[in-house]
Amino acid sequence: MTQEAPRTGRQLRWRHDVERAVMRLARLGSLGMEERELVLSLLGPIESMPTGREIVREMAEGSRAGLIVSGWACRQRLLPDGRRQIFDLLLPGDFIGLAPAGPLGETWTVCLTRVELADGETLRRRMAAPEGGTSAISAAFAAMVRLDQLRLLDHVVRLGRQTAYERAAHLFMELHDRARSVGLADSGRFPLPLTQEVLADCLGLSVVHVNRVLQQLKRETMIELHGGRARIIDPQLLAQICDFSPAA
Amino acid sequence: MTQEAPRTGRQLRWRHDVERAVMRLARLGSLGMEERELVLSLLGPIESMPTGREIVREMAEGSRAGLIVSGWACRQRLLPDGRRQIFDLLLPGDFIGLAPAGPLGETWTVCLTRVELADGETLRRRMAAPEGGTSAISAAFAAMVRLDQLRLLDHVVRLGRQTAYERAAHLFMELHDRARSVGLADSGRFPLPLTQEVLADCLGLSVVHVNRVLQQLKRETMIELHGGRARIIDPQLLAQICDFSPAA
DNA sequence: CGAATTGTTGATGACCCTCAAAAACAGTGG
DNA sequence: CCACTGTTTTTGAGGGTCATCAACAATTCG
Repeated sequence: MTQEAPRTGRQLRWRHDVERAVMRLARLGSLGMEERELVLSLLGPIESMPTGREIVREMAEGSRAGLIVSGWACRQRLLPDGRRQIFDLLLPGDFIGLAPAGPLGETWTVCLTRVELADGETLRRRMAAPEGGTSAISAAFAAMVRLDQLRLLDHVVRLGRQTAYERAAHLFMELHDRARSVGLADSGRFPLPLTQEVLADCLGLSVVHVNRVLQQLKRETMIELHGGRARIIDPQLLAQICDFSPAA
Repeated sequence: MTQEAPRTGRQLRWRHDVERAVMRLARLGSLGMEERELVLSLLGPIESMPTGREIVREMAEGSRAGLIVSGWACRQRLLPDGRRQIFDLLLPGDFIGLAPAGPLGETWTVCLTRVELADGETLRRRMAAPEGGTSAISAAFAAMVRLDQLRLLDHVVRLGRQTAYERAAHLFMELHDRARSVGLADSGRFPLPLTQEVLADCLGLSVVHVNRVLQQLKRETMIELHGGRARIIDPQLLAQICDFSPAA
């Protein structure tokens, strides 16, 4: 009883966020009402993880499936001399490990902030079972995996053929778009609790240069940044500057 | 009759290459003798495609599955201003479109040289069928798709966090490794019929700089280049210089 | 064998990195 | 509430890497 109480409390606290995440999934896979309910009911208790905690250990099976209810994480790789490259940022509403995602899904995955992770093991096992929960739900998760892979292609173009300025702009557009898809964005504003070092390791730039590029973006009134939140002043304009096109 | 003759002639001419490609597939998926034979028997006639011909058209269904018997191709994307980023190089022995490969498999795919492509439509349809040819063969193709995706991750690290010199070295190691896996490499030597422009668009560099980096690699006796062939003098050394680790 | 493509070289400067230090900020414990 | 500490952001200076432009040499190909 005394053990149940706090867990239930946490569950309730994040209820809206979980529901929004599932709404996004539902949109992606055209899920019906009862399928949404099924997903919700199969999500386990929420665990709170500190910055730096590994969600997926590289080359290991010890990874647990889950839903990021709050906080940010990333998939990354380290070079022997300490250089880091981030493959993908993960934000609230992103599911991890719920569909076979290939190598990307098995990369080292680390919390960039405190993360509230809803357990998705039950759900995953249900999906993986031969008959599969409903195939519509698996399809929805597969669609999410597709989006992850599509973003990775954009990432390659960004790193290989765009200038620092364009890269930053493009990443902001991407994150705005993703935040919007889980209802976290409001008229161009969205949460962005990332240090410039993280942005640097994502964009393949030095921290110092990221700082200067961000200042330029602000100076040219493309973006605003305050207290862990960002605002894109004119999404249409910025999109065409960096050749951003929203994911299907 | 007169139509059959030349096709059969071409078939025979490339027979060894096709068999080597299937051998590689067999190794990847631990295929048995009769499965190898099945794959071979399901491969269709060979079509000869000129440089620039599209094997997979972006955003279109008109793509045909196949096996590259000879010649090189690449998956790429263009920015509106003409900048090009290559996602992946495809060389003899690579299958295209034989397993669902996600977004990467649907990117624009173009011949970089004359390419002899063995038709794989029959094979693909057989794999896609509900009962699937043998599941071992599908598994083998799935393993190849995994390798493609793994390479994409390496590519991201290369572009984001390695110097021009390291990038070039790493790409050479990768291509050597891949050529070796289809029996095209011999004591560090392998075919490399690519222009420096292609290397540039792969590595996210300018043509001129690629030229200079290649010269440096030669000067430091890391590689040799002659008439469309490359040689890696000391693979072990080069591998550790660019942090290359061969794909599983 | 001529035309076109590709490779090579030099000169110049933009872009981005490194180093170093100061300023702003966030969290901690007194 | 405030000093204290560690992190993050910001600035400046200087230099290396890499891009661009332009011309020429070498190859390739029709």
